[in-house]
Amino acid sequence: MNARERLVEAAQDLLWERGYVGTSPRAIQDRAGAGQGSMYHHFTGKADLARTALQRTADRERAGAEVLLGGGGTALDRLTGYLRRERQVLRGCPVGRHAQDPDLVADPELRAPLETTFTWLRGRLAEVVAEGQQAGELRADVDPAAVAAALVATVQGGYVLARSAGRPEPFAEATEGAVALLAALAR
Amino acid sequence: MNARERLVEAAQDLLWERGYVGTSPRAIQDRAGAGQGSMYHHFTGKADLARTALQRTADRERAGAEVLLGGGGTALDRLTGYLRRERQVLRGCPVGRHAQDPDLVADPELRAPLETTFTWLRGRLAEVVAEGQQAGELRADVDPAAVAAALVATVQGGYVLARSAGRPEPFAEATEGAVALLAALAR
DNA sequence: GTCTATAGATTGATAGAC
DNA sequence: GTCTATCAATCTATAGAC
Repeated sequence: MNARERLVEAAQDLLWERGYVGTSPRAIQDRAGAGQGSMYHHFTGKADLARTALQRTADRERAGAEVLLGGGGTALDRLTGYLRRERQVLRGCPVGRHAQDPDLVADPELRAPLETTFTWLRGRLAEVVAEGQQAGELRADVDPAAVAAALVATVQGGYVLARSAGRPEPFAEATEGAVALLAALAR
Repeated sequence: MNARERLVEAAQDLLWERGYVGTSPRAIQDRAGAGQGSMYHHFTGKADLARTALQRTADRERAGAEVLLGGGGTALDRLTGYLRRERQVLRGCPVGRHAQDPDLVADPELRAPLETTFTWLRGRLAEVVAEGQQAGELRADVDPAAVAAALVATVQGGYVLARSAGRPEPFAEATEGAVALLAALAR
């Protein structure tokens, strides 16, 4: 693998683990086995490399979610599948974790992967909720977009609860609560 | 106000805005109008001051939530009130925002205010859900603790969605979705 | 209790050889 | 394309005067 590629992957790992402020160019170079000159040859600086890495992480997450949401099963099955999907809970969400970083959200180019990912995800889940309503699986008197936003937020907030507790259980408790609430929409 | 107090309040502000890694002792001193010597006289270092500030922020949030949850109204009213409570959405949650900081969660003393706050909050909301079930307002066939975790997570995740979007609306959409799901438990 | 001076390490970036 | 050397600024903390 070439140096550029190693730099992007090292940046993806470190951004997930340490965030944008917590990740130094030096640390990325060390993990990638590349020198200063190499990094500044391929990228204009830290922000440029971070943007590339973040975009790639966002694309990966989106593709992974689409496999679930566009797969087989009833709408309720797919929504439940999204909530119960296996995740590395204590590592946090590789996309959503950056929402708290003031420098990252202040830069439109760095925030773009976050905005795109969650706008798409909310819209995609809303489609599935609407499908469920049309199929008569779910009550039709709720706003699909609002329910979708609540489900995405439950997952993102689940990471917050688990990391705050230092253990993964609160994440599962939150998503199971969402599954139960969703089931009430089906009765 | 004395220097110690000014340092704690300056640290509370900066930790909320910039997080732990993003806040330097120097920046706290500047905002507090205190010198290096003053800060290191009252606190052993950055972590000690941050712990004090974070604990105070957590106590304030808990007291604010208890006013709502222990107030009047039906259980459903109080749960809805928690979800719809006015918040400074784009600033993020002053407690939950720290869950993504690897240095903070790695230090048990710094993580303690987060763990305590959310453990209490989940438990307190679970009590209200259980009250609602006993009063016949809410269906009794769901786990109160799971529903409570889902509601807290919706709020925490709502911050993530709003900050990722650069606008507050996704927060309100998520909490309204949770309100709608909760209403389905009442029918 | 508060100040200034100082310290060693790290940050993010540039220069220039090869 | 990659390396080493260097840079000014900042980080967190300590020392010691007052």
